[in-house]
Amino acid sequence: MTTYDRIYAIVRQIPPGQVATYGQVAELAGLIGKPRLVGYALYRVDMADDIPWQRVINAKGEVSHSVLRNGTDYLQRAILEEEGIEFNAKGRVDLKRYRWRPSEALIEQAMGVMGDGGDGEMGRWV
DNA sequence: TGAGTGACTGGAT
DNA sequence: CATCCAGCCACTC
Repeated sequence: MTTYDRIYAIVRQIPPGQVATYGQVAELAGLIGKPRLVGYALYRVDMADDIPWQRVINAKGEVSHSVLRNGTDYLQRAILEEEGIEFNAKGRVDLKRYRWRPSEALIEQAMGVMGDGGDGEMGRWV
């Protein structure tokens, strides 16, 4: 079980029509404070894999652009719109409306990975 | 093997 | 709001 495996496992659980932020995925993968790793992991993922990489966007609610992505950033927005997610005039999505709400079971599992006793702070994403 | 780099974030300004 | 900055760590020469 590698760091990337955990990241991919989380991303695969994001349902269609919803999005998660890099930081959110990082937390659930037991990588609090290391969202950059999520971005790096997604950069390496292949289009052919069954990983919904398009559902991961940055904390500002916009798709992160980079020349390294060779145009897949625009494709990402197109796919999300296909799933019913709306972008405003500034190219952002309303996170309050589309942000993925992980199940409690998943959160507890993440807590376990972190070796935490569980502080019951469930309200963070609600 | 060590320095550079990046699909990022949160807090300060 | 928008910017700037330091922290983070796997990966690549």
